[in-house]
Amino acid sequence: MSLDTSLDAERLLDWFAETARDLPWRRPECTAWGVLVSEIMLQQTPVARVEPIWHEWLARWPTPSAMAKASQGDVLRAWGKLGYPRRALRLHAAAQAIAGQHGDVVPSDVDTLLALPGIGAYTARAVAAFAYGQKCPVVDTNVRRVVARAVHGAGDAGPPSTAKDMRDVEALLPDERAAVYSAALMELGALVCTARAPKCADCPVFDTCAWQRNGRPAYDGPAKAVQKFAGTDRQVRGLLLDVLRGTTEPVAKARLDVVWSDAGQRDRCLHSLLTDGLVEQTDDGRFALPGEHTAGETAETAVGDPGPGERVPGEPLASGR
DNA sequence: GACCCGTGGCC
DNA sequence: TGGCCAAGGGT
Repeated sequence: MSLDTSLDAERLLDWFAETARDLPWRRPECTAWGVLVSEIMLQQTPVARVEPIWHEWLARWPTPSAMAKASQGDVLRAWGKLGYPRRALRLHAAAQAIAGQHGDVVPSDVDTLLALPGIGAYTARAVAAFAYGQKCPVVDTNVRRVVARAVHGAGDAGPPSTAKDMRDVEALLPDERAAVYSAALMELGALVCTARAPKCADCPVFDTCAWQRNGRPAYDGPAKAVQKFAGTDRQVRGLLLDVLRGTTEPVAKARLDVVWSDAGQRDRCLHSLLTDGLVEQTDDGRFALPGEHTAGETAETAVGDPGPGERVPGEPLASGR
């Protein structure tokens, strides 16, 4: 039984049954691995961009052990432009851990999930709930906003506070069908109780919503920091990686130099990509996605100022692709 | 807790 | 046009 009737379980479950999107990772035949892949891809990335890639991934790598055998470069290429490619590397590492240490079965225990790379407080509980039907607080940005409004009567959620957010949601979870309720809470935030222009006329809990009762006050918390993108290292790293995604053969540094005019920033970004393991340098000084062209150890050699001694081969003759 | 990490679509 | 937003995680 939920203690707070502002998000009544019966209403929410009924609404969810009627209007929930038919997403592939919600289908009964979807494996726990499919759920895990979806949750990683959906981190900070909209459903519409994830769906086609998710289908490709599950067809190509239907189990953790299947993905574990793939190279990092293949995984990064398949990730495409979903963004935050470190997620792909961590998912690949998680697949190897699951294949090697968990009998190729995605763990169902929250603490075991938390120990895997790329799986944090949200994703661990999302997998436990959506793949294994467990009752545990699944708190994402949608849920935080729904609770802030419907329960606390605020215009929006304040800064995240994992412990408090989870306590809030824990108190709402019904004993029966808690996992479906968790999905419904997220769906409500995604489709109705949206950040901008919420569709309150379509809301199943409109008449018990504390925000309505409060006269729909505006958000009064601290301003949310909006990240810049244009001109940042994130943009430059993305441009560099995009070159390497488009080739199978390692590329000369000159091929990377053309994507950004500021040489200092360019080299800093290339170096950080090497440090992050998203790029590797071959023995002849060219650059490639990791795990495909490095027979020996990967030298994280200087990529800074083109000094006299640096090996910088000319443009590949066949700039195929 | 602050800051960093991609990418694209929408109003 | 550009700020804002999108199922976060790691350091």
